[in-house]
Amino acid sequence: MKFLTDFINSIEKTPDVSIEKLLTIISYKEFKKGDSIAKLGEIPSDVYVLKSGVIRSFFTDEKGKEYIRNLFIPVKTTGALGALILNKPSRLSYDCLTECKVYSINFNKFKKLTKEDKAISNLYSTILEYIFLTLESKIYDLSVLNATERYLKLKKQIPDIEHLIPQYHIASYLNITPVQLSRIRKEIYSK
Amino acid sequence: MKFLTDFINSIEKTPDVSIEKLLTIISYKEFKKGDSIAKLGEIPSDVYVLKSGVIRSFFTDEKGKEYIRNLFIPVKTTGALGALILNKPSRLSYDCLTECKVYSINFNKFKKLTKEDKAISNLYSTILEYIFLTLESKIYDLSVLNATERYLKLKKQIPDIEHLIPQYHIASYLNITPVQLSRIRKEIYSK
DNA sequence: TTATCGTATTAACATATGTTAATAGGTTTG
DNA sequence: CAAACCTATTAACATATGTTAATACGATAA
Repeated sequence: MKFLTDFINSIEKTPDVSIEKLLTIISYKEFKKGDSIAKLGEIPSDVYVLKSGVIRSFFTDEKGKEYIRNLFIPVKTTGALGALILNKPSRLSYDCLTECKVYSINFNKFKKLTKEDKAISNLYSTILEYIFLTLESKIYDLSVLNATERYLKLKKQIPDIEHLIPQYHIASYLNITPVQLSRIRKEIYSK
Repeated sequence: MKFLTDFINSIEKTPDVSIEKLLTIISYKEFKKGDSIAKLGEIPSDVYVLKSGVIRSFFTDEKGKEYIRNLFIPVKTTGALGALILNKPSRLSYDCLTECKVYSINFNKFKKLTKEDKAISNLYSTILEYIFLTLESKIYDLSVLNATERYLKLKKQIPDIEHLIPQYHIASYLNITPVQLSRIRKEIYSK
């Protein structure tokens, strides 16, 4: 499993013996477009390493309106971490916007390994640090940037985003309506 | 140091021997209103446990406008964690809105302990998990709630917030102008 | 006490974005 | 091919919030 070993070591240099332990609880899976990897209201069991494809996470409000909170592209860890930590039903759904190839990890088994193995505990801390930095940046974007700036930033991060998913999903990720995204695109590309 | 021991154990039950190690790198400090515990553009060295007082973290944009990102009340960990993780100049400032009593922890020494001591590594993971949940909730608030709802939520979390800090700070935390907060308050309290 | 200063409110106007609905393209399906 | 469907665009209008400036209020200092 060179792919996984490399991914783990890119996060935090980890002894082979610890990686061996991790590999025993990791399995490969494929999902189709539209498949869900974690559902609203259900207690999730797994976290994932995304090898290929695009996954979105989203809230749903009382009216059924969806708010995409995050877009995941390879190589990233993904899954309903908040619900896994709390062992409660997830407030977010996660589903595949394209066909996805993932490695699936049982979170409880993983947490058990963190309690037993110092290197794995350190690995987990480092992953949480990365996630912290990502969320902090997301809060900055939502607080300080306007919708046009958020759109340009997304385009910079994922240049072919327009080909990967429909615009109404992009709009939701930017926390605006498709109508407003259309206006912004018109404004930008008319120049 | 019963206060600290209790605080640590409330996060994650930790062996006394590990707590002993932690206590060797922790020191008590007091700050005056307006003092800074981490400055924009400077590489920070410490994280803190807030024992009393109110601390705010904030961005500053090119025009010098401040965006309060978080308000910390006891008992919470605080400090420029993003900058500490990256060992880079902080994009956020942290300062005391009131007199503050804190415990100060050198982050590098703390990180060194996490590499050596499994229990401390687990403690760090658990702290990061809590922070993750807090930030995820903050993103939800910024995405899904309108300003009135964010205000009511803040009032619920910190009922005496109006007495602790001026309204223009509250407005900044809510990501609106003082003018808009005034409108919202008028609307709410006229009912 | 009066003057000063920081803060909050209010009004008037500007702007970004939301809502709804109509329309136009493109793709899929019968 | 035509029908049906999904998506994006556009227009018209509504709303939340920003900006600026004037005013009022409250605390502190002279």
